[in-house]
Amino acid sequence: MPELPEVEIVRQSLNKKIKQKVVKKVLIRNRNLRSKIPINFAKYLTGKKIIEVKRFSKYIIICLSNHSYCLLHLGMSGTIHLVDNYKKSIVTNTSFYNSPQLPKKHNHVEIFFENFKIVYNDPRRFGFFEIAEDIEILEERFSKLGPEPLQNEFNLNYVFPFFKGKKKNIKNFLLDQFFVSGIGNIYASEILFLSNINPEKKVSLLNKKDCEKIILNSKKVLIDAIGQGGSSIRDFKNTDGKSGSFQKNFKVYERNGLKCKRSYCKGVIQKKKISNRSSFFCNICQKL
DNA sequence: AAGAGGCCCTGATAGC
DNA sequence: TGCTATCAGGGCCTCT
Repeated sequence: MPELPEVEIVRQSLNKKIKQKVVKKVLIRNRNLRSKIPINFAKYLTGKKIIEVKRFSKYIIICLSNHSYCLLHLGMSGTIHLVDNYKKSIVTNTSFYNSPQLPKKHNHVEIFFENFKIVYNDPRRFGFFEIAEDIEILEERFSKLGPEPLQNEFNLNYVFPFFKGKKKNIKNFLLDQFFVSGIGNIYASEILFLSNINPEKKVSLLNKKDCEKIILNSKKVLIDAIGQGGSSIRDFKNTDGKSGSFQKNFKVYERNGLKCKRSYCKGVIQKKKISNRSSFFCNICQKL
């Protein structure tokens, strides 16, 4: 589900709604997410003010008033819903994500504020919450992850030497969060199409020009997607109940069997499993 | 020791 | 209607 752009849209929605608000109560209905929600989680959050909601890669970082942090990862199917006037049990149609109605099942965590609550829903339970008690612990948590594509550190001086002597293909590297963090399965295919590079190309065979294209297109695809409110596959909606629209710009994802979108290209989009994940590419302009 | 593969989980959809 | 198989936007662990 959510890659960096979708997580960023959720972050923006969340920040607008809970910044400077105080947590009144936390209700945990199911601790068994990808990692178990810590036993003191509810107690820890209660009474704290939300300073700001930040993001790194696909992680939402809720900054708390005592200089600690609550991390949230949405996994594959995590969504956040806003319920206004919870005392009257009115569900507004302003969900951060997914359907305008609060789902009936899998509402694992509820965080209550003065006049509303946010509800974390996650059918597959691949998402998780964590507490980082100070900035050092937070930085340590992210220290092994690569830079985001949008950061200046993601440049030719980083990428080109990184690939030297490596045997993996480029698609797998784009999904490898230790190399670059925030790109997922959809945008990886899109980035490689824009770069005219076959997903199975071994990175050691990429020249500087190829690397440059991958760097620039990574930034471009993510920025464009954020600008369009993310990609609304499976009913993604933002805080105003509006859908993102970047899926209309998909050049290859889920377009297998269709004609290549480059007007001069006679190619057909292929779908192929690479390391057990679907990859989409044009058989002509992304020839291996 | 880099890299491939399996696994965590539920739900939607396709095919019989 | 109901079974089974496959697939889904992620990340971590294990095995080689």
